[in-house]
Order: sequence, then structure tokens, then C-alpha cells
Amino acid sequence: MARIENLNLSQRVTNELGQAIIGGHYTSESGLPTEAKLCEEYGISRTAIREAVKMLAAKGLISSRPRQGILVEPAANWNLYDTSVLKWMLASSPSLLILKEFLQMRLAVEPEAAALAAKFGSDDAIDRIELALDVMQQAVGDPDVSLHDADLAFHTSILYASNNRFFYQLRDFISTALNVTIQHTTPAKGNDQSVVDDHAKIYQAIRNRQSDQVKSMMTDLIEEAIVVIEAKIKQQA
Amino acid sequence: MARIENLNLSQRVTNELGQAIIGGHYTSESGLPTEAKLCEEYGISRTAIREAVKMLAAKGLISSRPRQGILVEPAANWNLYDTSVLKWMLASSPSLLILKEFLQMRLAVEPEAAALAAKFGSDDAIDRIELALDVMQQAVGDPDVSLHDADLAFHTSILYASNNRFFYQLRDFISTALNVTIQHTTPAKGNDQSVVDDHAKIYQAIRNRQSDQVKSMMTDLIEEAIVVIEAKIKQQA
DNA sequence: GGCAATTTGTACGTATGTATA
DNA sequence: GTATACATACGTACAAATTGC
Repeated sequence: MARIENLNLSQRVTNELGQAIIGGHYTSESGLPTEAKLCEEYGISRTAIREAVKMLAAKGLISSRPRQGILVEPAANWNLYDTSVLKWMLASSPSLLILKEFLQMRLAVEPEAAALAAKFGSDDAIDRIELALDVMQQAVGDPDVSLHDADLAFHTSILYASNNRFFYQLRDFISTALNVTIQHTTPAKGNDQSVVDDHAKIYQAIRNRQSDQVKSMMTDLIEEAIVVIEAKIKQQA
Repeated sequence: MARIENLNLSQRVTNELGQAIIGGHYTSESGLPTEAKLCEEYGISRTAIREAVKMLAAKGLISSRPRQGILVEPAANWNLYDTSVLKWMLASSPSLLILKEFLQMRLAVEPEAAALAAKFGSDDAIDRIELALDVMQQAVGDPDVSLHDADLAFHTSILYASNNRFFYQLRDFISTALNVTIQHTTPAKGNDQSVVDDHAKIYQAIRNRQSDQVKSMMTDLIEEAIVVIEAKIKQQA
């Protein structure tokens, strides 16, 4: 998403309403105010409101019918793989529990994606993984290079190499999940090199077309994170 | 999605334009006609066109800026987990290749979902799986009961029992994938009972909280389908 | 069936931004 | 650079359709 000041009016309203809905300010029972009220609240025209309503409806958050007004859809219908919806969710409830759900999804998706990359990835696509790994290696010891960003690029490039559009489509979701994961699993610095080494092994296995090995390696990588998080959750309770 | 005649104007236009974009009638180079032209073509007001454009933008299919007009986004940005987008894709290219991609995703998601259901599923949620299985059993020999529908319900109820909203959110995607799968993998009738038996074993493993076993059983179930499809693809070539 | 409330659809005017000459 | 033309962005006003009482 671009900077807020670059967004047009209906997009800004969509953002505010979307966050309010996911934050629970409007519920399935209460619904939203009428179009007219929303115009007053935001001091804008009906056209802008209606466009925002249509965008939120397209994301599964609301529905609107004459006489009934604008209704909040059950959370089960929200399109969680929409980048905006994901962002709003994270903003409203950044808990360890959602992180655990993220990791469970990563555990399903990433090992299989890595296995597909080993089986079907084009040489060019695997070059991209290597490139991301190189940057990760540079980042060790050089504070000007972001290990974090290179880590995201590494995992995303594997999704790309899977040669399956449905896996690659999950890049924003996985990036978001990985983002939150990193924030919680790198408390002590200094183990950067070992992180890079683990990723290097995964890259090599993909390059060598060892799909079974890479699948179990990626599984191990994510399960390590799950162990850390489950310990933290217990600690909280 | 409701019946077409129940949709309002902007939703109908969204459908037509969405299908045209995914079908390749408008490309990343050509873009779409101007709002004014679209009004003429469809014989409706600019407001309706604008609302449709906003909905398609919310699904990642297009973007619009002054002077540049309405641009088609790269296919990599389309929100494939949106039910409408998925439907449009299937309508425009119902090939065996997309089915293979579906199955690869199912192989990632469903075994893990079943394992989570075994670990964390509530008793109520597992009851739902049992219910779907019962209907599957009834369907064997009774043509009034749909094995197909019960099969979908079985797999969906496992996603629900995973107790993870991101897995359950994939129910439409998995249902669509399963739908296409069944069409291609049940050529000969008469093996209904063996299909039901396979599902019964999976249910029992979930009920007994055997997460490792259920994971490998679900993996086997889907890999069987993959073998059939890959044979068909080879046959075509 | 009639009435009221609310979204839906239409029409048109002005403003704003942006590519191009 | 500046001006111009063109396309979307935004606003207001009104008529139509739908639904609950």
C-alpha cells in the first residue's frame, strides 16, 4: 500500500472503516451507520462513502441492502488473504495467539513450497533465491545491509520458485507472518551467522533438487520458531 | 454468490468486467476503456461503473489514475483467494494444469489442517466431521443423497476443526479445488464405498487425536489424486 | 395496500491531477 | 517551464427500488 497522503478519498475512508470494523467498533449486531450519517461523520460526499462501502464489500467485510442498511459480515467471511485486511487485523490485535496461527500456516505452506521449488523451480528462479541468500550473508557484520529484508526476500523467492501461482500469491501473507515471527524470535543478537547458515543449507538442497530433504529442513526451521512462541505463551499464562 | 438476477447493477458489471479481464479481453498493455466509454457500452451511469471499478480494484485486478485511465494489474497481484476471482479464473481456463496447482495447494494445506484438528479440534468440531462422514455413508447406495456434497462438507469441517482462522478461510478455495478434483478422478463408478472407507479412517484418527497418522493418511489421499492427474496430463501431451 | 426509511441508480457540474505538446 | 486537454476524483440533487410496519 502506498503512503496515506497518496491515497484518494474513498481509499482513506476504506482504511478507516475497515480498521474500525475489524477493531470491533462496528459489530455484526450493530451494523454501520446509514450512508447519510457516515457522510456527516467524515464530512464527505455520498459518492465517496459508497465507493468505500463497495470496496469493503468486495473484501467480504460488509454487505448492504435497502432498508437493512450496511451490515457487518461474520468474521469467517472476511478475506484474510487480502493485504489490507491482514494489516488491519494486525493493527487491532497483535497478540502471540495470532502469531501461533501464522506459524501453523507457514508450517503448511513453506515446506511444500520449498519442495516444489526443488522439483519444478526454473534455474532463473533459483538464482533469485541465491541472490537473497548472498544479501543475507552480507548483512552479517554489515549494519548497513538489512538481514531482516533479505530474510523476507529469501522466503518470498522460494514461493516464486514453486512455480505455482497460488503459493506465490501468499507472499504478502507469509511476509507478514515472517515479520511478526522475527520480532519475537530474535531477542538475543549475535546468532545471525547461524540463521544464515540454516538458510544456506535450504538453498543448496533446492539447487541440488533434493525435494524431500529441503521439505524437512524448512519444517525444522519453522518448528523451532513454534517452540519459542509456545514457551512464550506459557510464560504469559 | 447469490443468483445473478438478485445482484445489483454494479455487482453485475463487476462480474462481467472481472471475467473479461481474467479472460484476457483487457490486458496489462491495453488497459480498459475510459469510464465514459464503459457507460456507453453497458448503457449505465458513471456512478455504477465507478463502483464496479472500485470493487475490482479492491480485488487487485485493476488500478485507476487520472489521465492514465483504468489499468489492468499484473496477474501476480490478483487476489486468487477471493471467491469471485477464483470463479472467473475457472470459467476462463478450466485446464488440467490449474488442477495440478490446486492439488499442490491441497497437499500443503489439508494434511496440516487435519493434524491441527487432531491436536486442537474441539469435540463439537469433530462431531461435525463425523456428521459429514455419516452423510457420505448414507450416500453409498442412496442416489437421493449426494456423496459429492458430503465429501465437500467433510473436508471443510476439518478446516473448521483446525481451530485456525487462516485454514478455515481457505474453505472456498479447497472446495473449488476438490470440486474440480472429483470431476477428474471419479471416472468409474462403484468405488464409492472405498472412498468413504478412506475418509472414515481419517475421521477415526482425528477422533483418536493421532495427529501424525492423520497427516500421512490425508497426504496419501491427495497424492493418489495427483498421480491420476499427472497420468492424464502425460496422456494429453 | 399504503407509508416511511434506506439503499440504489441517475444526471450533471466542478475540481484535481497528469501526460503531452 | 507552461499551457492545454483529457481522464478520473469529488460533490450535489433527485428519482427509483426494496423492505418493514
